[in-house]
Amino acid sequence: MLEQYAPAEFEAKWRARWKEADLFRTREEPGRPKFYGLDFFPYPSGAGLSVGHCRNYIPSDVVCRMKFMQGCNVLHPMGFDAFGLPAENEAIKRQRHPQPMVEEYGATYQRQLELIGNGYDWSRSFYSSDPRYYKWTQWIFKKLFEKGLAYRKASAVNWDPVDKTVLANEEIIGGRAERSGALVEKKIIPQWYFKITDYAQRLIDDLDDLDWPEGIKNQQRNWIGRSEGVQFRMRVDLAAAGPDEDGFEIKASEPSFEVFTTRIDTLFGVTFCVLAPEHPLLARLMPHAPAEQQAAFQAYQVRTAGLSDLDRQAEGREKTGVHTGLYAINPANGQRVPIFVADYVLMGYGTGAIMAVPAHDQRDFDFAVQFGLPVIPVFEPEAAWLSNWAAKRGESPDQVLAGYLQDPKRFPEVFSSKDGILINSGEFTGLAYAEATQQMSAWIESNGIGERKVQYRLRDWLISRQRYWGCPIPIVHDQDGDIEAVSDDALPVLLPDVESYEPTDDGSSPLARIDEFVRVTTADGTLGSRETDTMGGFACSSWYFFRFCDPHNDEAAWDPEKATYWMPVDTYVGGAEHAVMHLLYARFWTKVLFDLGLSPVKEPFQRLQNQGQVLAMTPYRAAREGEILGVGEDGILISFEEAATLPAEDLQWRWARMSKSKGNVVTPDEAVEQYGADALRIYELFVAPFDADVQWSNDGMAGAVRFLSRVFKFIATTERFWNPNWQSTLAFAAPAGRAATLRRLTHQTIQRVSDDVERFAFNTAVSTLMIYLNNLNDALKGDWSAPTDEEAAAMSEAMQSLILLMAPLAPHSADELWSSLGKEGFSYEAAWPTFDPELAKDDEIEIAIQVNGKLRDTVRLPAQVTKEEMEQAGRVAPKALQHLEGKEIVRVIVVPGKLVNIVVR
RNA sequence: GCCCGGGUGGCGGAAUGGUAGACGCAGAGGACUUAAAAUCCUUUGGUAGUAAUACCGUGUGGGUUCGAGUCCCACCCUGGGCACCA
Repeated sequence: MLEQYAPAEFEAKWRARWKEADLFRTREEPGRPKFYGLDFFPYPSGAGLSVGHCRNYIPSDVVCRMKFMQGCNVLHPMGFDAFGLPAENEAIKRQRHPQPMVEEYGATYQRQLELIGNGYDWSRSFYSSDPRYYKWTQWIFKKLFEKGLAYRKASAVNWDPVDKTVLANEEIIGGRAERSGALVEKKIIPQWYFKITDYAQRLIDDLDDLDWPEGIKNQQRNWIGRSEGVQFRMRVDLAAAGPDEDGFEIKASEPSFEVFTTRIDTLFGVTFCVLAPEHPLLARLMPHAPAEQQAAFQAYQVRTAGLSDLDRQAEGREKTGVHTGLYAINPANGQRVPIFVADYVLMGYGTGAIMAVPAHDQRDFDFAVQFGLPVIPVFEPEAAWLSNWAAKRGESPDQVLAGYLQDPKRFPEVFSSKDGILINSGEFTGLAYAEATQQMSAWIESNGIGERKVQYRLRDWLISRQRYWGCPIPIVHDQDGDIEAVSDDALPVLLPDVESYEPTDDGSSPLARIDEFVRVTTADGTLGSRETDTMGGFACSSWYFFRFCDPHNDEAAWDPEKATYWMPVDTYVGGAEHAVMHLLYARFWTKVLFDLGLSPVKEPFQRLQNQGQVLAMTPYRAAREGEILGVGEDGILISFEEAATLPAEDLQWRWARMSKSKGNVVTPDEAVEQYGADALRIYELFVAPFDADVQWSNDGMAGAVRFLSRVFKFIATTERFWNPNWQSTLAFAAPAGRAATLRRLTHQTIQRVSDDVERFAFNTAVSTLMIYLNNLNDALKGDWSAPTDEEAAAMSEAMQSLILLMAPLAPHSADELWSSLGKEGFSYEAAWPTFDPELAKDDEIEIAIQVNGKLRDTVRLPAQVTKEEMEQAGRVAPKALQHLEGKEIVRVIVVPGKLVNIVVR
């Protein structure tokens, strides 16, 4: 047998045997619990996998392998998110058709995933761009359409001028497209949306029961952005606009607008109102404004319409706006307040209009200062705010308060805290925040002015894309402009096979140029035209986890019985960068499908784990004169070739995420070639906690090789003790002596490793195995020339346990060792070791003896020692005794099994 | 600005309020070797001391506790998310 880890000798052999035995085909045997372990749906990039990608694939494989050995039916599938911009852009670049291209890339992924020893059921694999798959994507789209959850609307959308398509809000970061980095422009195009906002509350509520990282749940909550407040009507006082020819008419029509506020308690502090420049009421209102203001407004509207989101944000602090010359009535006190138009109010949120309380809202305050508007405090600032200003101004808090009440504009950071009591608020003066909010909301409601309302930041999900490579939207437009869904028996609407599919600049889809595709007859036989937008890639990845339950079904998207069996995904593993988009969309679709009776679960992913990234040393250099660094950059990325030519002092080596563009990628092929697949697995599992970033190092890989070699060596040296029937030998023997020690080690290790893998604590699982091996080697140091049957059996138990506990982590090595002991079949098919708590128990424990909380001594005592015995041992422990000398013992704290703390004075 | 994470030896990292630094990497010394590599053994937080040992140590400053890396308060640094969201 092998005496060290020599991967070249055996790893490929075992992979071939697994494949031949179809070892990882999903089993659905009755009487076994199910386990569905899933990785995020990958787009197969042309660069193939890096060892960075393996950081999630390896651990999820480990969990699935252990679950199988523990007796579960395991579903561990892999498929490819093949539709979408990355594939299409790559295909355009390579002048290829995307379908064969993604299949080629997918095959590379499969080869690499097999190379690192992962056990997927490839018989269930699919590409989301396969008509047999996207037929059902279209079918689900229709379900949404029929429920009124998919609709078409013309609106200003985010246009990416590089990728030449629209983007969802989630795909934009700081005014730039997440993918292309292009500055996002505004364009008005009719678009398809999914009404995810209908599900906002449920998407928040159901997070509570999910076993997800809190950070991700929080990001989702923030993105949905629930806020509670009051929405009420503000009347426009047109009479005040001055004499008007048809003033009488207007008076009768009583125009008004709605505002939303989360701070109804500050209603008495309203000194002006602001409408968004796009507010529809302005068209009706402005004709009644003085001519001068009308002109100013029009100029302002033109100016703001031309601004991109980024411009609007980059403008930053400076508030802009115009007075309409019109006034509204504050319902609380009947006061007339001026109406402004300003772009700091967004049409897309709430009602597009606000009541402005400059005393207690920083934005309103800034605006009020800019435009010389009054500021009326309605909340008396509390001590902290006052003393902060007192310190700054060198005044007493009382002086600050007096000064503030007299002239709040002297204090440019507003008091926005909710701690304090109301002032200047009529009958509500003197109330605290909670009561004021309660009473004033009730007052608004009882007077029919408005009502309490919940507002969400979440917008509807923009699904259409003006690109070729996506799932066609199964809709037909008839000549009257009405829309109807394509009938089920006409699905799938096939993506036409074309030569040229490059995107257009005008916002129309490339499909619109293909007459054979567009021209179609509607249900009633008249001429119609197909919808030419395709769905964004996130549609395809919002249901693939259902398809894996029943991937080859031609009659239905999935058999409900199979979905009921496998769903939900028990453990879902992928990167935190999808915290909002994919995970939110998939949850939304699942809820819709649940409401339709098509999904057995409300939530698709019970447990979510995010892996850390793998970083590699990457060369940078300082920017030279004339070179401009991008936002957030402080060096210029250079190639490894260029780095070799530069003197050391010009180079900056930094840890950066492995990516093809940085040229710092280590491929699994290289790693496996040089160190072996199991070494790669052990290294990635051991090097850091699963969710932490990892700095790639060859030294670490060498360490993994060393560990595996020591395992081989251990099995080689203990081979002579091997008793395949160790279980029957041990069955009736009361453990004693060295056998008892060995068995205790073994059973403690089984417990820890099982627990660690379950907890995704793979680093400590590996560490536990290393400790186990060290302890076993220590145990071998005695005289083993003539072991008893029991000792040999205990050693055999240790050997078998070591191999099987290692099996999910280092499966090739486990199988090589397993067969070297004469075992048939695969370690994967052996039962996961279970531990006996009795055998795992220590018979002697180490007790810490502290004096005043400081460790002074340790003593070894029998495990079943009483508290009294522990205290006594502590009082006489020699090293502790020195610290008790001449002191009075006040108290003794005994923690059973742990420590004795003697408190002295 | 707001919301989440995270700050522990030379490095990656362990540690249900109970012996800080497990395990590994790197370093030092030794064995084997003609030599080296590989392997094995010993050792390694800091300061003082021949040593026993003592003191100091988990970003900073306070606090709670018999006892704090762990809990509370304030702050600093750092990574991520959101950001004129009324």
